[in-house]
Amino acid sequence: MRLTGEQILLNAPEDYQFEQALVYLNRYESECLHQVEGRTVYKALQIQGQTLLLAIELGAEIEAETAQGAAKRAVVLSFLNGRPAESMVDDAVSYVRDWLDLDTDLAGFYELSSQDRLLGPVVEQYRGLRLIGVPSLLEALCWTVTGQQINLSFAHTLKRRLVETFGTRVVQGGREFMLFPEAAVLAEAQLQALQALQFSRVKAETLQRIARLIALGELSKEQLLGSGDFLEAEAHLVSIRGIGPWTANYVAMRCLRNRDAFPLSDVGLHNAIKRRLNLIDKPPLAQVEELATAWKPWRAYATFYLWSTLASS
DNA sequence: AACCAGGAAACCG
DNA sequence: CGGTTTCATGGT
Repeated sequence: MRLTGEQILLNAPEDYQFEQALVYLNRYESECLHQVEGRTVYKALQIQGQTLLLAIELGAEIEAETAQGAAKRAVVLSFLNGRPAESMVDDAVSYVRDWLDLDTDLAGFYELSSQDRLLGPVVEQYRGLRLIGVPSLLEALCWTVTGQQINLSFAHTLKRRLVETFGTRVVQGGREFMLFPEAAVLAEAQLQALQALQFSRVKAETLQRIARLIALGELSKEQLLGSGDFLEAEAHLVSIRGIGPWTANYVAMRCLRNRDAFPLSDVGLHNAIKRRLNLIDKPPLAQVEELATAWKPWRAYATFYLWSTLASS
């Protein structure tokens, strides 16, 4: 981490392809929690009660500060509304590193995929892509519940309505930033208000339930990660009404950072497999499970890469 | 108009 | 316990 004025350089892994992240982040027009313009990602973060407006882009290759002198990639993080206090800078850096997954060594995944007939060509094509996370547990759970059994463009529409209704909007330099709602705000939201946004009754209830648990401190990322046992965390999530195995694994994948989480029933995954294998119908669950055994302990990454193949339909 | 969508719960033998 | 049906709501 190096400082230059209001910018910070984040070391990125050698294989990192920021372009791949841009493609993923820019897939949906109605996405509201970040914005891609050219080769820059804009995002607002709420850190220690303050709103930080960030611009993230790929930096020129820099000489490593170590004696090796090898060129290294860096991601440049800019603070658009003034440089915050040091502890906030640290939190922002941690957030971005987690969000973009800059600290995972993918050697094992690359090795495994090169031996896999289905995954091999996919990883070759998208190599350098990292699993974009959703660091906030509330946001991850709400997004995942929203996306249950509906098409993704509608899911994004619903998310936007949720954020516009209960979240916060910040404008800076003619650019609009949106912050996901606080748990306490969603916890107080009326079911009718959520249903008016076109959430189904059950989903409205689930969102409210999740927000209340988090607002009360009865559910947290720290708690889920605390035991160090992902199975335990998933079991806890599934015990919450409205959260099933797919949602628990999706959240484990994108928020808890379990590299082996696996949303077995995921329709997108099924379609990606179908297309890659030229199947007539979607593969039966047993076949999906069988294929995925070869992807352990990287099933989350395998799934994410397969999702990427769906973008160009 | 029918079928689908990055599911979950209730139900049933 | 494993398969089946219902629920819910917009997109294509």
